[in-house]
Amino acid sequence: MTTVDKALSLLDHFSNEQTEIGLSAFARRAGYDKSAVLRMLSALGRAGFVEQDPQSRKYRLGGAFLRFARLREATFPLIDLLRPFAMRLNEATSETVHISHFAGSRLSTILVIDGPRTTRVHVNRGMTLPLNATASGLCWLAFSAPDIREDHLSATQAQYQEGTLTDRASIEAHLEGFQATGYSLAERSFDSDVTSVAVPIFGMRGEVLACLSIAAVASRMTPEIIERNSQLAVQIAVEATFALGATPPSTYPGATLRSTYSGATSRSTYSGATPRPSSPEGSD
Amino acid sequence: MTTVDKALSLLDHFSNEQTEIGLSAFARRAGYDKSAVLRMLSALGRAGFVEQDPQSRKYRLGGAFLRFARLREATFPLIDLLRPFAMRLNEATSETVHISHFAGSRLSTILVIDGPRTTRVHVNRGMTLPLNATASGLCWLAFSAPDIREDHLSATQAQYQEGTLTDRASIEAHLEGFQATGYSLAERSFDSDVTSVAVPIFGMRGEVLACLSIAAVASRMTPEIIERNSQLAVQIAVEATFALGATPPSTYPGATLRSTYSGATSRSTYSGATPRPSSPEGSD
DNA sequence: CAAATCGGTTCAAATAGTGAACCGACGATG
DNA sequence: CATCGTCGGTTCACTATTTGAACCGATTTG
Repeated sequence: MTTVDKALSLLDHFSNEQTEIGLSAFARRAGYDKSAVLRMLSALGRAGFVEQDPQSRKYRLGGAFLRFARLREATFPLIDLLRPFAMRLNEATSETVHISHFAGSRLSTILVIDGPRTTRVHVNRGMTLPLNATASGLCWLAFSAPDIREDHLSATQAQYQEGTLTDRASIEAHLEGFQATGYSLAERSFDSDVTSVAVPIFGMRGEVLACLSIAAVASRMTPEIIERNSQLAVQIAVEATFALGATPPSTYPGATLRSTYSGATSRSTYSGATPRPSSPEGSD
Repeated sequence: MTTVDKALSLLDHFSNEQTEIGLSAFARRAGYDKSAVLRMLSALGRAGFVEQDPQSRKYRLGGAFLRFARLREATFPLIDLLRPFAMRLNEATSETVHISHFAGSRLSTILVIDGPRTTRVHVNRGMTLPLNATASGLCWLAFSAPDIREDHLSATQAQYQEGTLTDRASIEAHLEGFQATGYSLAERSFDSDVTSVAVPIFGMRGEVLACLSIAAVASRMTPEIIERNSQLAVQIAVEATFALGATPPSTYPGATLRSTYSGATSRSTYSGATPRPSSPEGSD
């Protein structure tokens, strides 16, 4: 593990619950020496990745992320590309739909489209999702490569509700079922009133780029509606995968849905696909 | 300069024009050894800050920024807080208004509100602004602490238009004028058809947190209109500074405008002041 | 098909990171 | 009001990590 790894791992200690952390607390939580943490935080601060509250001297995430996030979306407009698909699923199901994305060893929600109904599930954008307790997390596990899945299955799993899957054996059993049907299901396992379904959107390497999920009030999700909604979701996710220039793995149950698709040749790279018109930038 | 500094500085080589960079090109541009760059990029990749195009093997910004940017806005909702002020200025002037923010040694646009007129200036969100050629950049220089200003004045300044300020002496002369009036002015200095005015929004340390700027078609900006618009901008920027729980430095010309303000005691920290439940900004 | 360039690897030498001890400041607690 | 614990931050001998020239096989170029 390089020093850079350690420095960047510090950022993972920030969350919606822990938005500010002091030096000593950081050193304790991360398990590094205080002086080392200070040096790394200073470096992160110089780059704008953290900043200090002038009063409390605690550290928080810095403003540089605003710039880089925008640059990232300009480079690879994942949210923009996927939004119309999420909207279609939202309209077809009348339920809250969200898309989550795995990066930096966290699965987090990047787009939420609320349902039109008076009772609807509220999903926080930016929230980190537990892999074992949400449909999105289980979807990501089910359709990721075995070695990646292994890394995350070996970690301990938190229990949120009675029905939350926590032991490895039963998680794996469910994952196999999801692989067979093409979608994952989490009934009252993270929130006691919510039942979710999630489907994978694949990237060009065959990896799960994002998960498209329906989060519904549990009482509405009868087996028939779950079946109908998940079929819609699979269909839309496959189209989204193609829209990204990728193809679902042949093992994916929905893979045949649009195997006749002939657009977007495999040669097109991301960069070639969307070179922005430009505007003079002070680049070095 | 620590290894972490070097690793993070690699990210600065990405821009709207350079969205993907190969290993060797990186090493050349950054001036580090190839093996060192590879190790640093690998670490950045592990954290999700860069990723590789599977075909070309080139590197681009990673998906982790989506998560962190959202967390940052949840921690410190700068954009959400400043948006209403930008909108007021937009309505009062009928011109394109934008807000820029300095982080990680770049000034970049974080919010744009287009004017209602048929001819209006288009500002790219996320764009990095040259300090010497834009009203925002000059505003930031003028109202930042002398040592910070010094760091950026000593760098070479690019010329964009005939009237762009490039030599240090004339930049400093203009800055003094801006300090006296409370706003900066850039007439046809970055774009030949654009005249901009910018005012500083201060943070709790007295630093320039953001610049509020009006970008107008140059031919519309008569001296009278410039004067009127900049007074509006100063007024609104001072209110925004107070809204952030800060006070403008006593040296700032607009500082007296709301010195009677009695809300938001100086003890309130950012975190305590506005824990938003709401939706920060992604990429709309 | 030779020359150049690409991404990536290796390993001895050099440099940068580490962490125990320490500092002054602050806030509780007796 | 003295004591204790903790805070953010500094120091420096020790040591582990980073460095970079040389090298590799695979592509690309002339």
